[in-house]
Amino acid sequence: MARKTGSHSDITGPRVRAAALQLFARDGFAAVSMRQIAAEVGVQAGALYLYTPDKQALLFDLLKAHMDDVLSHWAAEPKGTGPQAALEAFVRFHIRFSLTRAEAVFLSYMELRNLTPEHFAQIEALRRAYEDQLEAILEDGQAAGIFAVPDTKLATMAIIAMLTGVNTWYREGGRLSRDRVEQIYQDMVRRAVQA
Amino acid sequence: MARKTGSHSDITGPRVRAAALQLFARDGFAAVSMRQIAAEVGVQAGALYLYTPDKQALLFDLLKAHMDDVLSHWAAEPKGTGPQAALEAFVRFHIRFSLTRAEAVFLSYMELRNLTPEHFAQIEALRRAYEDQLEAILEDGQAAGIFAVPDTKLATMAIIAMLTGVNTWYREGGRLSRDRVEQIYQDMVRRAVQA
DNA sequence: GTCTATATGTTGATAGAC
DNA sequence: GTCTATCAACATATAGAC
Repeated sequence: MARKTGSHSDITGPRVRAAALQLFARDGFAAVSMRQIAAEVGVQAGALYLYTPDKQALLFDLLKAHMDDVLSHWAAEPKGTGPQAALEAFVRFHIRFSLTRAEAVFLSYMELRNLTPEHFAQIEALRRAYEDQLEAILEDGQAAGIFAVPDTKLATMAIIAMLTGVNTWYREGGRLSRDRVEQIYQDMVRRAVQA
Repeated sequence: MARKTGSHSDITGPRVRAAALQLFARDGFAAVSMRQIAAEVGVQAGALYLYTPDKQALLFDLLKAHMDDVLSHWAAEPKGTGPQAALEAFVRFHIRFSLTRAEAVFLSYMELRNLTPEHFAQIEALRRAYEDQLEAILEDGQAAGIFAVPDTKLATMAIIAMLTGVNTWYREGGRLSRDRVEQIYQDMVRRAVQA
């Protein structure tokens, strides 16, 4: 428990990850050097290896942390009653969460190919678990006769792609408020799936 | 006009671009070396510089050619009569074209950040021109009272993101035929925008 | 048109001093 | 916990032979 005098390990570790996230998201994993990350943190390149075994593990940690983050926040999100309310909650949650974690979201679908097969499989499983959350809502609504979708898996992919797309163009202080954007997407999604 | 004996310039150039497209799409621009491209073509690394001034120009050429390709094919696509038919044509075209050019499509939104600002501006303008094609259809339908979208620009981005998303999961010979996928997406898009 | 050889710089990662 | 110094491998791009 005792904190060693002069030690920064409890603070430098998170700073390394924060710098890596920012740089990987901006320039791409392969284009960022360990020296760049170190410079951003304010240490020498060699010191980074106190916090990560290698560059690949650094990427994996970021993606893993993000997926855990998404899943735990969605689990804690209030979902109202019934499939209609749950779908609305999902749309709102996905847009809001994606916009507040823009870098991590971007990284999570841009850098999957730079993961080792083992790491990729882990991230992919978490991603599927998240998709399953939406698909379950669509299936419930379908069973209740509220929704009418020809294929719930396909509708799931379509909706998530549509929502995540917001990240590519939305800018704070732009023409539309985040709340208005959520509202409009909610409307489009509802109309696309309702019976 | 005369073709020099022993010359391969008219065939090696396209092969260089084809190899670059494939490798860039698979591993990412920054992760692919000129040596890898050369090996794929069957020449030495130095020989590549007979066909491109540098690696960056090679990327730009691929993205530029793809955008020109999209725009000219869409221009030649039969669109039927009225906004409803035009929207259906767009959905079908975008999915079919994206699936048959999967590597180029993938590259076109993954590697924008590796373009110089000047090259980026050119590609961005072409991309916007394509988006404007869909937006014009939505505006026509809106004016005719056939569609009811709160914001045509936003609906444009939503639809394109949704359609392009097909590329991330569709596999030839999978559960659904390409034709069936086009049909389902057409249905979802129609319901999302119709009055 | 393609090769070999090379200049020049950068990379990820490690060893050992402090 | 961080630094300096370093290694071996790899990068892009060019020069000049054939």
